Amino acid sequence: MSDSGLDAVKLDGAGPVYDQIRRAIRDLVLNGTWTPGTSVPPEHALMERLGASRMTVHRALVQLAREGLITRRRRSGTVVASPPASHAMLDILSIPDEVRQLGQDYAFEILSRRDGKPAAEVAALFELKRSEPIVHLVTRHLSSGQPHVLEERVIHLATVPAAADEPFETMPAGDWLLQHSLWSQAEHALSAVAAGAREAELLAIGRGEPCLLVERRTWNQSAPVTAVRLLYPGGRHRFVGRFGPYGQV
Amino acid sequence: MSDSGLDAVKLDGAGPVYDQIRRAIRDLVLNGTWTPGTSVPPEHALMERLGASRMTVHRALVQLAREGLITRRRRSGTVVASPPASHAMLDILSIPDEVRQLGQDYAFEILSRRDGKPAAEVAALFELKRSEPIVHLVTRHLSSGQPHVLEERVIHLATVPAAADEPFETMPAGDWLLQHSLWSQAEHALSAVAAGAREAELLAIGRGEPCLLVERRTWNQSAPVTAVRLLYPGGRHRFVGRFGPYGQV
DNA sequence: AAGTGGTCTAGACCACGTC
DNA sequence: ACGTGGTCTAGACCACTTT
Repeated sequence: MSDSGLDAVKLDGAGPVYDQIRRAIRDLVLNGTWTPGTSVPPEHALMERLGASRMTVHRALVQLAREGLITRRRRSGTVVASPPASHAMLDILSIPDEVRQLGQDYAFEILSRRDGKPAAEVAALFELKRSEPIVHLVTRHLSSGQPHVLEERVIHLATVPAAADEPFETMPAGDWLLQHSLWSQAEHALSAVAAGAREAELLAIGRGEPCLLVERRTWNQSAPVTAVRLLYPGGRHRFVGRFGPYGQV
Repeated sequence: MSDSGLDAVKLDGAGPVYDQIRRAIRDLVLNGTWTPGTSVPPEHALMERLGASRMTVHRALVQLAREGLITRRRRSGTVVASPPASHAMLDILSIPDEVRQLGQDYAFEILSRRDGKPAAEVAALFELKRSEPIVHLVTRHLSSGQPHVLEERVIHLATVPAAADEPFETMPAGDWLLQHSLWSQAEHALSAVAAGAREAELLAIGRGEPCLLVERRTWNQSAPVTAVRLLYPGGRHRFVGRFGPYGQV
């Protein structure tokens, strides 16, 4: 390579040039070739390399910046952005951050961990194949010593092999995954459920009390990354989002 | 006026020209001057009228199209779009549509209606001023005869005066508002609550059973339009959304 | 001072859909 | 055929930030 990854940008000839450029760079970010903090070549370099005018290159970069994949500043240039720690609408939120934003102390404890092929009830709960190796974790998050949310999670080892060697002692699995894996798509479901006996005990609430159940599954380019069920005591938690009729505000 | 509303487009001199054009047209749509279906002048007309280059006008229109406020097609031109009937992430969804999508018959009944200044408990629940005239409605939505969701709503008469004369017999208030009012911003909150005695009876569930409470407040240009509390029996309802780390998919 | 992105122009050609 | 939007160019000047 002659320079900082310029050669990695390759167009596929399909569709408008600005969109080819956008997709080429987006793919370099999503497949991990350009990690967060990596400098993106300046417009004039891309322009020469790709034989496009500056406006066309600019258009691609502006769109990527709007999508949040890159950050642009005059003089200092364009860099690959860090994935957002929280999602404006509904979490993909770091639970430590969530607790600390409420002004409370954060702590967590891993209640159980099992690696390997999932037990039948875990496979059913998360719609897994029995043969698929995973890490299965149950974590309790604490807010100033009080139970905040109960987390049950599976991590797909085929997609995130490094999870097998990670003890998850310094940070909960969700935060570790934000730093050590990529995701391109997520699905959320929200529902209200009554706390079961064990859940009630772990959350220090009464059995049958309403809880908000957040289920999230995450993929990177169609490979499953993780799936998590978060059980919040209903009386104490609300999820708030703001947007306009045509999208987020 | 000499032509189809061209004269209504006025720039304010603040910031980039493309953004002035975007805001000028956006405001004409949001304040109802240009209603859905209205033709937006073609690029060359705006270009002459505003003394900007076609690229600059184009840039403003492309952004408005991306935001969903206008629809553009070659040859036939640009028209003001109809507001989306549902929001991809979390409702602003027509409840009749929601029920019918599940393959069920839809019906609704208005359990109570009161016009005028709010009672103390209503004002408290929706954070209203006691002096503000509203319509207060309690509606039960039915799915094939079974209770589907309980809705309690206030409509701000200062913003939507026509609501005073509307009996809401042919369609529920939410759908009527989608057709007869504009909104530019909404706030949602989700939580899990236990059904109270009266709520449980109206929803045909047990008292204390978990319910998903969706609270939504809607504004148009900072004027409050409506606020609604939707109580869904928890066991039967989930809200699902899909998106990527950088926005909706 | 210099390098980066932000905006804007005046033109060109093309693609598409309606007439 | 024609009018619309979609893309693209080659250049220009400006604004900001770091050196």
